[in-house]
Amino acid sequence: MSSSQPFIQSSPLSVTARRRKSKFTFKHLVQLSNYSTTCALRVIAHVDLDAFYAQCEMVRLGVPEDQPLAVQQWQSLIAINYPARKFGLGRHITSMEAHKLCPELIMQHVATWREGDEKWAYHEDAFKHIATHKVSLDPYRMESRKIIATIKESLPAPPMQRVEKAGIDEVFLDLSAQVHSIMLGRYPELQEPPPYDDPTEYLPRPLTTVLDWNTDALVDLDASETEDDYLDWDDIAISIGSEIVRSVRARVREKLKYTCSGGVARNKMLAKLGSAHKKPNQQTVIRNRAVQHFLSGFKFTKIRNLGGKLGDDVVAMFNTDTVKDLLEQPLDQLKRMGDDTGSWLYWTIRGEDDSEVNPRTQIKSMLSAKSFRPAISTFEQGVRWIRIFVADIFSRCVEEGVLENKRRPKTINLHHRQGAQTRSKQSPIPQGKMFTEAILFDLAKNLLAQVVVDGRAWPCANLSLSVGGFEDGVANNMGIGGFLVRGEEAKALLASERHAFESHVEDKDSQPPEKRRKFDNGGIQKFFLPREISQEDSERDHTPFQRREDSDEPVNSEKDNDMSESSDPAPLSNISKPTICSDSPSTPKARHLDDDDIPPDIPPDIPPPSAQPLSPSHRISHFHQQSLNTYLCTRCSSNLPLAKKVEHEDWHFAKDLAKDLQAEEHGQTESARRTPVPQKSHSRGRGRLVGGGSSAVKGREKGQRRLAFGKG
DNA sequence: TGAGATGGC
DNA sequence: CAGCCATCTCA
Repeated sequence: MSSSQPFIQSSPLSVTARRRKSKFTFKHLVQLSNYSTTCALRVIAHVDLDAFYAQCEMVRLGVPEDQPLAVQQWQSLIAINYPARKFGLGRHITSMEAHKLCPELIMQHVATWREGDEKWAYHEDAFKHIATHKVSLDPYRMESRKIIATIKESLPAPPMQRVEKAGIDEVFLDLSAQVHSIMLGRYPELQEPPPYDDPTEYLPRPLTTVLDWNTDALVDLDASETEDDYLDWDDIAISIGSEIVRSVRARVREKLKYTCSGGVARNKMLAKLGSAHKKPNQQTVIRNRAVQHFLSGFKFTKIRNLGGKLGDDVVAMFNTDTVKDLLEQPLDQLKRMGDDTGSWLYWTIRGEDDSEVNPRTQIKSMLSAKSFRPAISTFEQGVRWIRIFVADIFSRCVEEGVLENKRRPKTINLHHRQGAQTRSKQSPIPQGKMFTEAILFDLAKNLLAQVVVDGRAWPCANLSLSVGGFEDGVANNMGIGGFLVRGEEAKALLASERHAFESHVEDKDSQPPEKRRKFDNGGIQKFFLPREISQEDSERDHTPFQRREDSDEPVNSEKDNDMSESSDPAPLSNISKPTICSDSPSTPKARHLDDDDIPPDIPPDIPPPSAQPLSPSHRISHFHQQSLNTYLCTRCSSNLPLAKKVEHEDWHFAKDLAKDLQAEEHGQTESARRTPVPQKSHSRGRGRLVGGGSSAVKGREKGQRRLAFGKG
């Protein structure tokens, strides 16, 4: 791509030099190297893929770059590439309208899941199957993963690389440490110790009078600045940052054929505005001396966190939507929005944002959802969609490598919407058991039953299933305990491995490979990876899950083309409605589970290390017969006949009660032990947005936002 | 922890 | 829009 010609021309004889010293000190230089969020030399980049979904399809289909293309989801277009935008195609356009404006437009429908399939696929005329399919964004997630990997490859190893995945098609990069290192190489004078060893001493001025900004879109300077004003180290730093971003983008382009846009500035807010400023395939640099001019030309509703309700409230309060006008409001006026929000706003429109780049590229939760048109109206319909959600989520867990990583979700959550009413239920995922699709299904089905029980649930317009509580990296709160529940296994783990395990805080993929391989094959993995999804198996058979076997059932005998009007996957026979009340007389029992074999205090069903995997046929019957007719206790992980549910829960209740009474005798009730620690925000500097909930809005004045601040 | 909500893409 | 993902608050 772009030639890497030297972009800085040194001029040793800077005849125009006025100041002998830089504005910046040796301390700033140190801050630059350690990612201080308040560092005046900080360099942050935002990289944003151009019309991402559309590019994915262009790459996948191998269509020419100038071919207009849009990505279709049912009747609407969710991504439109730049060639197509020349025809006036914008957001909120239907496929019909688009075709009229641009007859040669390729409209590629997203991939979809169909019940019983072991994988999503690109189906012919998928838009006709809105009633029976659910969309899959997996192809885009996978491309996103490749792109992030490529970006990481083109940067130094961590910790000098800091990459935050901010969305499926965007990342933030904190380039500070890398820029620091490059600066010291190019300007050896910066390596000298400060005079008198005083870090507050000012740096020498750079002996550079011209920066070659290459093809970067430089935004105009503030009125108070002039083009021939002297360069300082912030200019140097940011131009090095720009050069890094250019090389990152070039690498993504060469290797994966994707174009993206970039923004380089002193913080995330500005970098993000920058990347959106000139698209596609360009990058924008906002020098510190250009910030005020750049920003005051914007509507503040374009600024991150001001695009929604908060922005609307500000507009309503101050009767303007421009940064320029809002700059005239003094701090105490802005504080009419709330103290914290006002301060945050005050500094934000002045270009200040000390939010950090969170070195995280792995997701913390995943969700599978579907809106029903028309609404669905029976429990059985709900269960069938849940089967699809579970298949989707489980396969994504595997694709993500969560099992290999020892990352597994802790909670499962089901959301339900009926008109304006939304309800949700969640429960923990038993950590003592293997993580299997069957367990997920059990839990999800139970959650749906709970939602149905309290409150009328039908007709239901939307269902979604999510799993969450994934920790970043292996250690964190999960540590060993999340997986090792018995002493034997804990001992089996070498001390050295345990150390690496626990100290592993960042992403798996940002770690040096040697450190990682230890977990990949050694230690605890073999005890907890179900045999059917171990690496050998997944190489041999790409669909080792119950899914395939499911479709042996009469369930899917009527395969395709269920074009019924209802939002319903293919009919599923043989499902007995699991009632949440165990006293239902119609509740069948699991065949090979004898009630008397299961005492109320059954221990968690943990496979011993040497346990042989169930035979495939055993697995099938296990899944099918237990899944609908049994109850999986989230307290003790035991799988019980549904008829035992109430009895079992009573037993837990009694046991808890006994424990509480015992504790009370020692002056320690459950509630007394809980010392309420006020959730202090750990923001520093001028503060950052930490809120998102609505309940707090009600608590305060309408429209206020929760912002947390350190010292002003 | 569970439930409800917001913001942003 | 629909289908995501992240984060926060309050009990």
